[in-house]
Amino acid sequence: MNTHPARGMRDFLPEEVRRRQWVVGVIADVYQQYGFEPLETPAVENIETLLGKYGEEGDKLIFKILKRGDGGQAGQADLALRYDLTVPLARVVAEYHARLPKFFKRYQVQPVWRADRPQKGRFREFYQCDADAIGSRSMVIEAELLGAAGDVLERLGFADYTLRLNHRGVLAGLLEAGGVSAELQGEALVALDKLDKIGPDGVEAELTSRGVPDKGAHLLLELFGAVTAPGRLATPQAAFNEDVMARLERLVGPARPEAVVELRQILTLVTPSAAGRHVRLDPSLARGLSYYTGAIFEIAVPDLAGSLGGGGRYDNLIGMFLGGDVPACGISLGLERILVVMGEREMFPGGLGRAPAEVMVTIWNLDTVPDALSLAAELRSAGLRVEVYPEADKIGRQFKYASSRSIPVVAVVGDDEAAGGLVTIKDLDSGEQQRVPRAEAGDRVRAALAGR
RNA sequence: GUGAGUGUAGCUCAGUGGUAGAGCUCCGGAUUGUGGAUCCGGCUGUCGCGGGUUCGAUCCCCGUCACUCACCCCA
Repeated sequence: MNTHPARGMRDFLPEEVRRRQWVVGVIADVYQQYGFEPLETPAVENIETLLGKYGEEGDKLIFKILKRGDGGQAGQADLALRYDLTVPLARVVAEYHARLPKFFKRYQVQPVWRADRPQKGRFREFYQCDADAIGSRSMVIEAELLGAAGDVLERLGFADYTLRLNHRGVLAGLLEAGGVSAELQGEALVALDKLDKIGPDGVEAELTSRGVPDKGAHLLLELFGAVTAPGRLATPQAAFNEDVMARLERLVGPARPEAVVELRQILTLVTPSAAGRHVRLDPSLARGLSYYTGAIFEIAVPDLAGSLGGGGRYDNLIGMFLGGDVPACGISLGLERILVVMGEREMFPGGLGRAPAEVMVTIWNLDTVPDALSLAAELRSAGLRVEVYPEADKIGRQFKYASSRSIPVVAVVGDDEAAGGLVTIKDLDSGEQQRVPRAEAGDRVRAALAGR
């Protein structure tokens, strides 16, 4: 019998659960500091809710749930596991818009599922940590979302992250300037997105193979080459952004004034936050999901090919459920991506490896089991985390177990102690032990713990 | 969906066309009221699965499955 979890799925043993909970706690705390409220939605959605929202690639990766009976055998599905947290949010907003505040700001930390092939930092079940704001077209939203993401990363201990920033309107303007026809723009974006990975020559080859005319490909690379020239990493962030901004205003400003203005606003508004030092304009950032309409962002660290998170503005998505245009913008942090990098860099604080209990009560013999349990209850009342050794093994074995579990203190009530109303408290680190009246046991344990 | 690499004890991994190995873990003892360190002893395997070649396959060949990595795309 194969006991591995299903492909791309994972079990989390206690140590790992503690790490995950710690990171999730930091994220939720920061989101709340920015005024986001919690939301949860079902793992399963009606399949038509999801289809057609993510683009062709996305649709293929949706985990479908087959119908019961003959329909299922024919491969029909009417339900699917959610692919992200953004589309379910759009559904929720459409369903409850009358009850929700004018500016609905929600955060959501739940698993999503993708029928992808697993890889480093990529799983078929993974947690997204999203924050989204519905109802405002102001770039205050973008700046606050970038600010929150920056705060999260700072608090987790990242110093070398980049918040890549671009705008779908700017991309469209660039493509028009490059003479790329409307039907080829999607192809061109996929190629341009690889600029930092395969370089200008690679992109040119890719553009050509995707049918973009040589002339257009050349022009595009000229535009992009200017903003991705060697040495750009050494340029101070603000100066770099100013340089890119100036080029965009000249090249794209006339055709797409709003997009360029929005980018400049975001840069200005994000300046006071920690994120301000990490935002970098990147005209080659495209992002694959089809629902983005305005600003787009992606969080990058040098030691991971994929991103730690991403997001952007999607002013048309909610309208697909509700009709009309409801402005919306959000960001998503990938929990396991963050954990993979933090694990490799050993960034977790020491306190996470804590023992399952502060004190272990031994069992002297079968007759004293009730007494051991009462002692445990007394210690718990004193506010301690207490484990009771479950069997009347040799006392040495019980000590060995406590030691192997890193439990720092052991309490023993043997025949001698019971006769005098005493408890032996032993500090396993120092090896010191002391017999004390039972009423003082809790204080004695605390004293031992305090010495650590 | 495409490509590559790896599958041997609970874990990490050696190994050879001729009866299966080490370290760690685990269990017992030295120690019948005291753990870590040390010493002594002990358990553990369909060599991923199926087929082929061979007198004989864990080893060579084919297939298959699983895992890992890369591509695509993404968090």
